[in-house]
Amino acid sequence: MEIKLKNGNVVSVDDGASCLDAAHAISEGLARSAVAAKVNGNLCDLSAKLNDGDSLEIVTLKDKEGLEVYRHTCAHVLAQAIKNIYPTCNLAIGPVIDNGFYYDIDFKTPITQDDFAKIEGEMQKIIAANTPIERYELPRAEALKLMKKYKEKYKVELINDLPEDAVISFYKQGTFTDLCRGPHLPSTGKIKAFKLTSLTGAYWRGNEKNKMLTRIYGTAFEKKSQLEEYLVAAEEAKKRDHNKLGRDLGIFMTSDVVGQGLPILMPKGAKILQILTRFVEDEEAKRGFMITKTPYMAKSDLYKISGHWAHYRDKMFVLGEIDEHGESPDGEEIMALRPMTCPFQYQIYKNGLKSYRDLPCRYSETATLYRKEASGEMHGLIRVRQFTLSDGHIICTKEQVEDEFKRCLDLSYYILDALGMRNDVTFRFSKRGASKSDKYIDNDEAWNNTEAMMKVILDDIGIDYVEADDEAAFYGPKLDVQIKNVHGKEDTLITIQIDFAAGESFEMQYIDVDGTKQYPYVVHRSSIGCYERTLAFLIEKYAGAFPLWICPTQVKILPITDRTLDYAKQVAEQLTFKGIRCEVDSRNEKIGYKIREAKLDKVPYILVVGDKEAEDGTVNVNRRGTEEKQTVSVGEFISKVVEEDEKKIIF
RNA sequence: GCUAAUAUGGCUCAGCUGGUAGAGCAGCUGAUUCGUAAUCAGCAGGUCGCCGGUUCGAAUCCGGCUAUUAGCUCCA
Repeated sequence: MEIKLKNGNVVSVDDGASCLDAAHAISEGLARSAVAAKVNGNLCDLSAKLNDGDSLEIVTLKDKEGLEVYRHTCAHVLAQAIKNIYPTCNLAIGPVIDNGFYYDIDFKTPITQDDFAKIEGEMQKIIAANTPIERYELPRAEALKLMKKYKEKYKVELINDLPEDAVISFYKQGTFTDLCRGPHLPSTGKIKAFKLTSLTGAYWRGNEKNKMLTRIYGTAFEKKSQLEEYLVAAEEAKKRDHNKLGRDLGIFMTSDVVGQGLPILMPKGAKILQILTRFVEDEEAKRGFMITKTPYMAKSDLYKISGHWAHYRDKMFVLGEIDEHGESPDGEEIMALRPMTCPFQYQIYKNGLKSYRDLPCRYSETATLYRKEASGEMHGLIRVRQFTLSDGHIICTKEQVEDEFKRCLDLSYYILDALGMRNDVTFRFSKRGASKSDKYIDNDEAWNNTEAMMKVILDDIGIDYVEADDEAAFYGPKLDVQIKNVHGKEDTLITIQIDFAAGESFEMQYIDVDGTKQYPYVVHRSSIGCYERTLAFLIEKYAGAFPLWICPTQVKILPITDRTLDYAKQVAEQLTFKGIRCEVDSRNEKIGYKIREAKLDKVPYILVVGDKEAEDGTVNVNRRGTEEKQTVSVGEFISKVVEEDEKKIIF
């Protein structure tokens, strides 16, 4: 029979041949490196039988899918090793993830990372035995019987939840059998380099009401050298971790007595935030936003109107005693710190009758917000309990939503460009989708309309986005601008949201052309996101070597001896007068010592001033990242830095 | 909140099986006044995260709390 290949060639094989047979027919080298196959586009085992006319693609470790098959098999080897050592444990699931795999296991007695060596040793034995891996399918009843025999209660649950028509397949390697869709490597001996990396807890089926299982993370690579490289790269990434670097650089700190999720911005960090805030507020003003300054707290009455009291109360810092219904037991006034700015800005809109001529009404605020995140969720500057959001709300007609939405995105693009982060973000269209969770406002029609409306806008803009169900805000869908930290974990940097409910629930109205009262739409948006979080990503992106316009210290002036200290101070005064942020290192140290420190500080410009410079009115300039030194007049240096600062040049 | 781990001078780390702490860097002082990534010498600095327990005696063992980290859940 004849099998079609991806490159258009045709290969002849015997009837009943497998994918591996076909690979042998193509070339011995390919057969050796084969790990799986794609038959008519479907990923399958090498042992899968071919039919005449099938199209075939041999998958190797060079392919993403190939590496996933390899890692998935490694997860099975892990499961087998664990079953060998801890026969009473129950297996849950063991999928492939971005950089490796994990397996969730219910141990009867807890294990620790110290047990990894033993488990890895057992895995090594399984690999050395090079046991063939065989696939077989069972009807549902027999599949259940088999898993019940092995006392694998989680697998029983998984099988029960499979759809009626699902093919239930198993993979057997020696004495070990696991429920699995596959595909897998043909034998365990193909695995060359693996390592167990961490041990954590994870809820069964991701639901916090379920039992917490033990999750073992691991990774595997084609070659030992690649594994080593990966581990070294992971170590390197940790050095960029804002949570470490930000503290080392004196940008922020935390204090046990202040509390969790309450980072303290030190002078350098505060300076950066001031620079960013001024930039953002000025840019927003240019784009028609009116700045507001609203209270940090309000009575529960406000949050009852906004829906926060019903949907968000457990995440708020409430001042005063309340019962389970959110009411004061003795009728006292209940205040709460604000988790959002929206309802406050709506009050401004409502102050006075609005005409269609007043729309769009754009309010922005650098808003400090408070959210009572669960204790285990805090992380450096990325996830905190008090933060400052570049918040804003546009109240507009339905017809204006599209244009306003695009303008918001344009502003965020402009800011991301200035930060040099435009290429580091991805977009997520966060919908309610099919979710019927009661965390969302109950209005199917409005949800469907608004989600459809946002999709039209996004497609029209032509941005590349992924759709995500059950990720919406409680009042409407969002476009989330996502970014990954050094550990590969994704977070939302910026968000733009369409709200169909606020107009009516807050009774915000406008008088339309025809004299009728109408409810407006609201676009919730952030321009730079939350300043603390954005700062965290800036630290990680630049490893502390910020673009000049963001640097708390842009220039360090180093006198060679005390003789030129006065001249250094004079230069500093001139720079400061022109708005350049500079420092003089007046310590009695050798120039090499001062240079070293200034370089470790990642200051964009180092100016060395000695007798020569003092005499000529010049400075000797070294720019960060280069070894070049150039002597220029003070005036020339100032113009250069001022220009670079204004243009927000990234280098 | 849940699972696991961690907590020693500003930082990085020693401190074996319980006998109340040490180093390097940073800091300070003195000498040195030096031309592009660490000058030399000296000094000072810690009730070992907090509270309690066991013990003749706790940084070390046990418990509680606080904070931090990796995840889960959640989320800007």
